Amino acid sequence: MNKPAKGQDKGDKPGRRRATSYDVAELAGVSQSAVSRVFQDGASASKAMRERVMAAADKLGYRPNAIARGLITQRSNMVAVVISKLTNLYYPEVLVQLTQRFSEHGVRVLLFALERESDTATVLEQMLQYRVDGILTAALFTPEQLRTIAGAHIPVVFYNRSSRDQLVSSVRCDQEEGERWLVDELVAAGHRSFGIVEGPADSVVSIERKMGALNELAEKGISDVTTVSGDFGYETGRRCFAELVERRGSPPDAVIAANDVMAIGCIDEARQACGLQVPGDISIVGFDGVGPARYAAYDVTTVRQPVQRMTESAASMLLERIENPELSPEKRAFSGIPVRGSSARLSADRS
Amino acid sequence: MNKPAKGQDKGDKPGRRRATSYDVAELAGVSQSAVSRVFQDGASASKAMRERVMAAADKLGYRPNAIARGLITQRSNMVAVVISKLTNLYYPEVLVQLTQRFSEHGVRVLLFALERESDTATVLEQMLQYRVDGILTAALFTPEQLRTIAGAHIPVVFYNRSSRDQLVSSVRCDQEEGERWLVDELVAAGHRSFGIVEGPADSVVSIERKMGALNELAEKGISDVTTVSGDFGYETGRRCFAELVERRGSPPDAVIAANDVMAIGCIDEARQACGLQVPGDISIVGFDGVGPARYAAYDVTTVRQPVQRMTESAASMLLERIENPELSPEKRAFSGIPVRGSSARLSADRS
DNA sequence: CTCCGAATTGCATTCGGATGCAATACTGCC
DNA sequence: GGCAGTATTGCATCCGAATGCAATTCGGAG
Repeated sequence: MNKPAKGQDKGDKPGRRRATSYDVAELAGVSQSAVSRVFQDGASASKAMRERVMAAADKLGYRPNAIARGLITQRSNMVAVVISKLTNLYYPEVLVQLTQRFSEHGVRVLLFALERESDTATVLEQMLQYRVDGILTAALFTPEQLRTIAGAHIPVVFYNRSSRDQLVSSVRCDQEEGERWLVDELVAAGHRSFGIVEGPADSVVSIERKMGALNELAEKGISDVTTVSGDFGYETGRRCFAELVERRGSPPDAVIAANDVMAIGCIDEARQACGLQVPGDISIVGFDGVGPARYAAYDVTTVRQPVQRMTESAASMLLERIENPELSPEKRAFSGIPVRGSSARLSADRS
Repeated sequence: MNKPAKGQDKGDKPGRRRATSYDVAELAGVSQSAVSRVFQDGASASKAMRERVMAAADKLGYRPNAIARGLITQRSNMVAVVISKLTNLYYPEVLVQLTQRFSEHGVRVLLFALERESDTATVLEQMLQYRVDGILTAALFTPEQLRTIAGAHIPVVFYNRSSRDQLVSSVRCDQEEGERWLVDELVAAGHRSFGIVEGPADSVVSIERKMGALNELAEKGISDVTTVSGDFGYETGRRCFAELVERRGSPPDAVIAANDVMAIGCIDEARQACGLQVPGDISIVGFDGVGPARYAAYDVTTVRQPVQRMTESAASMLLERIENPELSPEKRAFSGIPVRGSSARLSADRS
């Protein structure tokens, strides 16, 4: 027992099972309840008790079983975070930040990654089985699924997906507003013909961005607009630009891409295949403000999402609703941060 | 209590609690054991039984409680996935793929994101409390922590972190081999003076890459090598290149960066600040094979990690060890895939 | 030294599903 | 129709911690 055979049992009982609160109780000569109380926050326990129990506990390498605790307290202290395919370079950052926020509040993250944004059914089943305390999702659920979730009294917060019609909480970046800024700048710079490269058809974000741009263009009285659609990826961005040129016969004055990655694809295609100067011959703008958008070769003019504030907001909204289930749904929209890169010739100044 | 106030209970009992197997049993007029069996795979239950139970189950919206199940079966069906700060663009892909692999096998992912790679202590505590069935980590643990994990009989697989000395399983990309290829190509192309831009000092991957490059350079009899260190980020890449030039007085023939993102930083700095042609005046190579490395403006010569195969391998290694705890540790190293971009002038052909 | 209220501690029960064992219901076969 | 053999089903118990309630201890005041 105390002869280090291979050096890998320093404090562990040679026995199989992990130590339980009963084991600790026995060793410390107290009741199981006492052990349980020592490992809680607001529980009453004398200093002496605390010490005896702690001593026994770490002699046995005891750790409270979160599973058992979850069963009795009806709180798993886990939230589900749902992401769909991250073709969008921008999610990883979000994911890490969210995880850290939750972690700070003693909440664990159960991660679900969807192949397609429509694979929500099985994922929902899993979340429910694991009795997550809340759901933070970057994928949409059907109204029926939402009803199921509501029936289980699980708070949900949508991330950059607002079901306009549904009564749910959400945190999002105001896509329309951002697009309006982009359009205004481009128009002010004298551009009159536009190309719009939209993202995947099933992406709400993409649709919002497209509509935002189209509406603002219409408002500015600009009708020379060609739209092509892609999937948020680089290669597609290139193909979209080529298609744009082909369909129009010549490049437009400016291209508004659904995100930065596609904008970069457009820039490359414009330069390589069409021999255009960007900026100069054409202005190309994106959305998101991801890392590569800042690379010198592109320096994309874009609208950066305030990721930090958004994740903080999302996490706290969810946590609040876990604590207080009666809170009514709330939608928060954050303004994106305009980034004047060099991929577009913008008006000098007029914030 | 049973007058649908707002119309949001369509099949749900108006009561508070979620349905349990007892509720289902009662409604179906059978025993709780029967319900339990119907919801298992290899359990024996007659067709009639199955139907009655299922009918009752979905009338009540019953879902087995994974927490309770985990308590009795001693299997949480959750694995912990630990990632550290993802300044590396390459992780997100890994994360999603891993999650999907596990998901296919009915295993959930509990995500832990470290601020610094050294914050493993609290994270470890959490993992143990949640009784995860296995750990897949991209961060290192101390020998003592590993002993604790081993004591709890939890299998661990390291991802791109091999503790050479420790007896643990790991999946990695052979960094040295990749660097050797890069060096060979550069030398064959006639380059004789080198700059090495390494990553963060606490990154095993970075160290392996640097050593791989240095060893091969030494073997080739090349001694004109300057090393500067950064942190895997773009901005740092730029600063590193500047520092390199400053320290040497002039740019080297070639730069070997610790990863693609830094290589891109170097390329931008070389072009913008030094007015160099890349390739032409200087060759710059990276590692990883991330998306931006393929962007036309950079087209980085690099070694691509076979992410798909690596994640599959890692997931199955871990799952196997969960099923069969007696399996001995295993280290798998995958060869990277050489990618001849245009950021370096390489020899024509000699695979 | 005694008594009262507050703080500790222990007892017993609970959470929801899994499973060994015994009882019962079928199946096929002679 | 009867019987052995197998497939179903139910009973009782268990997993590990939390907690209401009662018993006990402790502290301080009079």
